[in-house]
Amino acid sequence: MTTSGTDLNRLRELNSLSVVRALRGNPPSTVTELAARTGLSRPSTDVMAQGLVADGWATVVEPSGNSTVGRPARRYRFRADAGHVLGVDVGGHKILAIISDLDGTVVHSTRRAVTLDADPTTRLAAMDAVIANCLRGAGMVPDDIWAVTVGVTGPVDTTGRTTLFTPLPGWTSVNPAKHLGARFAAPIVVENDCKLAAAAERWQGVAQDADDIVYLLAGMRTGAGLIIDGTLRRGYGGAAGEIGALRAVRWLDAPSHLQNCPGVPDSVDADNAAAWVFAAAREGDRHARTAVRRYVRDLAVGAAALVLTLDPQIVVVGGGYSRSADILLDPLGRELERLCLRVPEIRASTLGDESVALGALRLALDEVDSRLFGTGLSAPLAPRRQ
Amino acid sequence: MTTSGTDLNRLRELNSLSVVRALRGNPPSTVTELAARTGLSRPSTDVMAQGLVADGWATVVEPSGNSTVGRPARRYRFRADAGHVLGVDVGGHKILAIISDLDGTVVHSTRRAVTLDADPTTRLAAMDAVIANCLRGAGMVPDDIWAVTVGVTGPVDTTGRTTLFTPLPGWTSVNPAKHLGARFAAPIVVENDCKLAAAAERWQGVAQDADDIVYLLAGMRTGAGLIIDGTLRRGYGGAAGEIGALRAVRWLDAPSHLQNCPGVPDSVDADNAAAWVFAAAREGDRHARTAVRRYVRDLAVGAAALVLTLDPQIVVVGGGYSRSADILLDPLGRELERLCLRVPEIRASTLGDESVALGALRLALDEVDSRLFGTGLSAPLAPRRQ
DNA sequence: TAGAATTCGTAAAGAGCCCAGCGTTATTGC
DNA sequence: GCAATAACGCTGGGCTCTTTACGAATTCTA
Repeated sequence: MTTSGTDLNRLRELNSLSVVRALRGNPPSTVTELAARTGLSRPSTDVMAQGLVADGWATVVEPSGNSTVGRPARRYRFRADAGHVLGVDVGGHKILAIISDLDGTVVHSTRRAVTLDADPTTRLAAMDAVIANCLRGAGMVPDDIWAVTVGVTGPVDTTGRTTLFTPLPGWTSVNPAKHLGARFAAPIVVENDCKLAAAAERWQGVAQDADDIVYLLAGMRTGAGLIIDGTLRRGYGGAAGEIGALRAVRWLDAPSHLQNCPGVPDSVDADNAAAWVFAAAREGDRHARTAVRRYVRDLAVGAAALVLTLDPQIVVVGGGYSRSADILLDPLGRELERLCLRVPEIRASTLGDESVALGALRLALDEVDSRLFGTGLSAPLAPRRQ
Repeated sequence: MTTSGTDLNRLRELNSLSVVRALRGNPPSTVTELAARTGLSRPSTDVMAQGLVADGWATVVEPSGNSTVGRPARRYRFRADAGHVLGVDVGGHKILAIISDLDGTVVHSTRRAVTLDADPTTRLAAMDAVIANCLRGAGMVPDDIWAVTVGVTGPVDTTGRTTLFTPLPGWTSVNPAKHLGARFAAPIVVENDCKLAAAAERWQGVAQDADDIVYLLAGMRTGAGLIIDGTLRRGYGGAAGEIGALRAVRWLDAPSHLQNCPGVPDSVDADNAAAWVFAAAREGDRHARTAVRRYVRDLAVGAAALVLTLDPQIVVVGGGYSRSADILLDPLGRELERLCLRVPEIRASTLGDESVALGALRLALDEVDSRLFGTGLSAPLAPRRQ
């Protein structure tokens, strides 16, 4: 254990990164503003900022017209477009790729429908096509991408595969990271979709103010993702949050209460049955209300286990059914009230079906950040694996 | 958000703390050794070490006889006895206080039996007496103590009370921190006993190599403590790990399988019934084996919920029944195999009934450390609350 | 329209810290 | 007693940050 001793070079590096932090996520800033944010003196801050410009991390914005009294200040802007990251959601029914810059601003996104029963080769080919289209749409080549994260269904083990379980046929033997490794030199991370959705909710969704979050995927599949102390938790084997595997927690069959609800017209296909049931329940339909009640009861058992285990600040309900949060949240709260010691606040996701891909972006950005703030920053260049 | 800018003072402080880290937990070290550990140059390291001696954090050990070739080196030793911390376990049947130095070396410990149904006043008086005796035995006064942690049964809320639930009669209205605040000026933390036991296992017990740990209290009460990513998790409201509150998890009644096992002789009192049953089960007694099987089955349901939620590396079984781990662990493993996706390693605690008090010590030491490494170190002085 | 006020940019001086290097000192081995 | 070894202690050099001061650019005000 080498207890990192710090010399002057490192000090300068730390302060440079400090200026980067003060620059990022803010509008173009004057040296005085940066100095206030970093706590450094104005001359030092200016030296750092000029160094960042020289390295390509920042640009100078010359004073504009709208000025107050005094000499107009030069402004520095973080070059969020110095690098980009790619987030991919390989779902059962769709594949969605999003490219963003280093600020997380979306540059381009591409999606494509796939069938749930598509074989792995087809699905991988579709993924490749979506990624290629997204790159083309953003006017980029693979080497412009600094980090890639792929969201898949099922728990992801340390090798990046879903060997334990996944609803996608034949997918357990697929290694998406290895597959993409042929095209991308950047680091590639594969992660479970529920976990990514949880990360997205904390980043841009309804849980930005919380550090302890249970995310519930309520849709044709049921799952969970956990954020504890502000960090996405994978578990030792990547299987954290898989409470649905407990037979007493009937998450596997929970959606069938909605899918098989009596009274659904033949004209409504399987994908829309749940939506029809929620609508009917709103109208007061007896069967629909019973189906919703049973669904919520099953959902709540697993949710209660998660809540009792972690005692989170917030439970976020996402997934396809969260569009009907208006008739889901109250009964869910009542069930948790019955089952738990302390009931956390329950909120409905608003990110829609992009949450997994957004979470993938967030993880890719985290990867970039950890390299930046870990090893120090030279000129902006796409990092390479190993 | 002030992005901490770093100036030279802070640099020196960081390096000084770096030397402290290199000094602590090691035998008296030469400057060359410290320089290697910290990565600093030898002259700088020496300056830091002499500064620590001047402040009272370290002492010089003059060269002894057993030397190798070359000029014998002066050695610096961390003054672990510069301060002390106090850990208290206020249990149902006993109260145990331990005082240790800053290295965690136990200086003195005192214990005293109490009855489960003792009223709060009696229990608090017993606690005061045990603490007073422990201080006297260590030759100290309250102001010598730098931090106090008290372990209690039941989930501890943010005010340091067990308002939600506790098996100790009348204890929900007690505020141990406030009570001790009259005597101690140092920071006082109150924490749940299972959580403290978990911390102890990672510190000095069987889980020193793991960062993700589920601790199971298996005894006359059943409970759990969680360590995730190396940190004890309290949950937003301090109720993490309270999976036993789920009625489907029959932790409350699980021990009764053992207590009420048919065939226990009248000569065996309630406290020893379980031990008798375990012994009988080892001998092959039919009723006893059934009782153990039922107990393990109930224990496993809650354990499985925790394991599926967190996917830990290790499950540690502690509490009074862990003395019979030889016939508990295998069936528990089989049950988890049946219920879980991935079964973690299961180990039996070896810390005995001191685990809660040891965990309390660990938390108190953490408190001291966070002040030390957070605010920087001046002369060693007992910190005061606020 | 000219000067005051304000704020920014930049240079120089000052202080602190770390490191490399070198001579000195204390011990062992021959 | 002398070489070899390893630690001690001092000095100079280089780097970084801060403070201070002064010139520059713009707005405000009389």
